[in-house]
Amino acid sequence: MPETGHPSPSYTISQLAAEFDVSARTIRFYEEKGLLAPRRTRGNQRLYGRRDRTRLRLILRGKRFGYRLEEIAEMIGLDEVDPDEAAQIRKSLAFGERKLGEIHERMRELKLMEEDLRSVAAKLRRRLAQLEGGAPEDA
Amino acid sequence: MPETGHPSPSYTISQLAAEFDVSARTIRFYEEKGLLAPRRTRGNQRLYGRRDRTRLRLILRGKRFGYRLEEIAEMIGLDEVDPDEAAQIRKSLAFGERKLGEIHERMRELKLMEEDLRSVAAKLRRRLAQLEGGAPEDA
DNA sequence: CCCATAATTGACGTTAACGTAAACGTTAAA
DNA sequence: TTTAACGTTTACGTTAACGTCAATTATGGG
Repeated sequence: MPETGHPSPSYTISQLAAEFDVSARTIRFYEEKGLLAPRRTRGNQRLYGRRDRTRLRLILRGKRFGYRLEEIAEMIGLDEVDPDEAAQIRKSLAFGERKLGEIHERMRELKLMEEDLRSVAAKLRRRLAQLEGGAPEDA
Repeated sequence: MPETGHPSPSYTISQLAAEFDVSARTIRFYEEKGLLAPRRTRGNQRLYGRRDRTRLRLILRGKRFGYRLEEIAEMIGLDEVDPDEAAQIRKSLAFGERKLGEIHERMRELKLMEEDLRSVAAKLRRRLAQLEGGAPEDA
């Protein structure tokens, strides 16, 4: 069995909290909801490894797209699946397909939002030019 | 003064609700929060026009990206701005720039999520092939 | 060993975004 | 004109996602 040589870095809760700019409470809350499962020190303090950190990143990323924690849990495959059950795997694959569809839809929508913002900005700039040109403040 | 010829279509609350698959309560709620301002019939019932409908679409789009209603209000420029105040317009423009930045960041993240989903799916498919090939059920 | 930080659990509080129910007015079709 | 379906306001309820104590324990440097 090959040794990796990398003992997997570990983080305290406040280190992770600082890195991702969330509160420690938030991170504990995600654990309550079954989204994280860090190891503990003998003193019972949470110890987060590389996987936990990655997972937290995914959670926060999902949140930024308006997914609820419950959905996020599904997306990272935490409902997991007796590995014996091929049917379950097929179900997960179907789920993934749907999510991919949603993602593409989101991409389209982002482009629309971008256009919207640009046109609003253009309108504002015209208004601004008008104000500055037409009525030059009191300079 | 030119007539458009298009009298602007109008919708009842339940028509909009059905079209966008939200409840009427939700639409009224958006109005409470100052995000919509439909006209009324003489009977005091809400009557939504083209603009209202567009705005609702924008609101729901924003929501799908995890923006709160308050932020959405800003984004569609509802904090508006004494049209006399060039400074306010500049502020709005700066706000728009930030939002555009966020949108680009979101696009990057969407691509990352897509990759994540694809790699999870690939893993599942390998597992599935293994299950089906290695232990062919009981067929 | 001591003390300042940092962490833990538990409990209750808060906020956004609606849901739900009641009591009543409006509309449109028969 | 009646009446079923639709809409209105008011008010209270609910849920997700944390915030905020408080009381207790762990950790690490001097």
